[in-house]
This record gives sequence, structure tokens and C-alpha cells, in this order.
Amino acid sequence: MKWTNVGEMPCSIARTASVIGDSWTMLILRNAFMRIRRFEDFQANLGLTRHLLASRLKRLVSVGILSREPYQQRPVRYEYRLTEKGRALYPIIMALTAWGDTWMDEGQGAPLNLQHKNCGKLMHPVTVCSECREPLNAGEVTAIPGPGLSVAMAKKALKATA
Amino acid sequence: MKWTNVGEMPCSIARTASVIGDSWTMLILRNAFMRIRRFEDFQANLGLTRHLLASRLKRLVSVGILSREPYQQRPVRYEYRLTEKGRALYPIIMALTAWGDTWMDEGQGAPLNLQHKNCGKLMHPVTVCSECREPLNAGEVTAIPGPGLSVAMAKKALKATA
DNA sequence: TATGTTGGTTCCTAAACAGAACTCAATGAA
DNA sequence: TTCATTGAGTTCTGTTTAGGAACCAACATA
Repeated sequence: MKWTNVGEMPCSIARTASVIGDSWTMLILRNAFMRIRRFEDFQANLGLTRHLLASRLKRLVSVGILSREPYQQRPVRYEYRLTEKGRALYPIIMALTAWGDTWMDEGQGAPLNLQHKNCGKLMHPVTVCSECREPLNAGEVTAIPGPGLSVAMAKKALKATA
Repeated sequence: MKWTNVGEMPCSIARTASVIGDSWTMLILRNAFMRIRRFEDFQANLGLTRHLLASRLKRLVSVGILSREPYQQRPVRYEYRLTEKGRALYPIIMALTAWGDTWMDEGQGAPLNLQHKNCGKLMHPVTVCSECREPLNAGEVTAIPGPGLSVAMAKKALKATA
């Protein structure tokens, strides 16, 4: 299967990965969350090729994660900002950070400590159940077919008939 | 910069992305969390090339996210299981799922609903502050240089001198 | 007029990927 | 005994994508 088709799978992880699963894309987003907005700044910070940066930014704009807006006229220059959809990726960024801090620190502690502005304390992100607020662990969650799945199945059946 | 060097950046997201940032890798891990363990099953489920699957599994084993263990002798056959380090990726998988459910459902609702075994309710994962337990949003967290950063900086300085 | 800034694009080469076939060892069935 | 099957890969052959560097366009500054 080509990577291009993965986004069509009836799986939220596949769909998410099809959009941000690319390696550089995650780092671009991390920089976006750190208030980096301009082409040159992304490039300088990440050191990826300009070519690749241009293509990734274009894709993120096309899926609505970033918006491209002029910040000056004459000459007109654009900057890339997270949209609401983009800002909603924050828990993913947090989860990546937390895992890296714990498991990839090479025994030297986290490169960055996190402080929650609201409560003022040094913290780390925790993923909890929306209902009982207990932390979630692997194996504690059951997946039940949802509305999006039956739609996808119906589509697939239709395709097979045609 | 080559993608290979990204893992050396003093950034937990870069380090995490260097390991699981690859598109197929995330889907392999999702399957691993769904109790898929064997080469053929991964391949049938994901439809990626055998070549690529082999290389991704090898990498995941080498970084300690999966372990490769024989499940039978004569002929000896191996299966891939999440290690503790691998199971710790669960919040990332959850965060990806939650975002996909909300933003990539194509208006048809989530493909899968999630039920928390412990409390029995349909739920979605929420990322909260470990200290005050409030949900975290973009812009509410400040990053402060941590121990891992100074170590990385010192190393870099040393390299530049040499 | 020369130089710099920003945000890209073009070109060439090197690496990675998709798809299919092939290997190998052990079993099972005819 | 011979043939087919299973599981876990590896090899082969194009096609895509990535990396690196140079180039372009529109203005601004000296």
C-alpha cells in the first residue's frame, strides 16, 4: 500500500499519521507551538532543506493545521500560524515530550522542564479518562465500533460491488 | 541536516520523533497495542511492504520499544511484543486517536468509540497537568532549561573546540 | 549601484520506497 | 515420496522522495 492511501483507513491513528506522521512535520509543529512562524526561522531552527520545508508547510496549510497569512505588504511576506485544528495537536506534542523526557534522556534528565502557568508548578503531562479522571494505561481501554466505522465499511462494500 | 542526526538534538520531541516519527512506525505500534505480534499479521493488517516492515520492526527492537521473542521451536518463530518502554507510548497513541476522532472524522463520527474498563464509561483521553489536574492547552506551559540541556550544550561546546 | 532579506524554486545526485518474486526451514497432506 | 503451505523474512527492479546547493524575485538599505 502506498502511504498516500493510509489516510483513507477508518482509523483515527492512521488518519492522524497521514497528516503529521512525517518526521519533519512533527518538528515543524513543535516549532510552531514555540511561536515560530516564518520560513527562515523554521529553516534555521530545524536545518531541514528549504525544499522539504516548503512542501511540508504547504501540506500543513492544505489540511488546515497551519494558516498562511501576510504579515507585511511590499514586499508581501507570509507567516504560518497554527489554526484551531493545529492548536488541538497540543496533547500530542505534550505526550511526545513526556515520553522523550522519560525514555530518551540518556540518563541526563529532561532537556526542558515544564511549568504550568495556571498553577505555577513544575509538571509533566498525564493522559486521563475524561469521565473518571484516572490515568490511562495500555489495556485499560476497549475499542467499540463507532459511527465512522460503519460508514467506512458501507463505502468499501459499495466499491467492491462496482 | 539529515534525518539521522535529528535524534541527537537536545529536544524530547526530536528524540521521540527520531524513533517513532516515521509514518508506518506509528501504525505498527497501534497494531502492537491491539495485540498484534507477528510479522504476517502486521503485514496483512497494514499492507506495507514486507521489506519495510522488517526494517521498522528491527529498528523498534533495537531502540527497546519492542522485544523479539520466540513463541515456538521447530521451526523457531518470533513475535514482537511491546516492552515497558513501548507500553509507555500509550498516551501518544491515545492523543493521536483523540485528535483524529475530532478533526479527521469527515463528519461521520469516530471510527471507534473508547470505553474505559475501570469506570465502564465511554470516554476520550484528556491531557492534564500532573499537579493541578487541569487540562493542558497550548500556551499554558512554559519550558525551563533542564539538566539534559546543559549537558547537551557542554557536549556541543566540547565538540566545537576539538 | 551593490548588498542584504525573505520566501521560495530548480537542478542534480543519493537514499528510501512499492511491488513482486524468491529463499529457507519445518510440516502437513496425497 | 512428492507437493503444497506457513511464517519470517531477503532480493530485485523501477519509481519517489530527500539532501545539498545554487538560483530567482521583490523589495530595502548603504
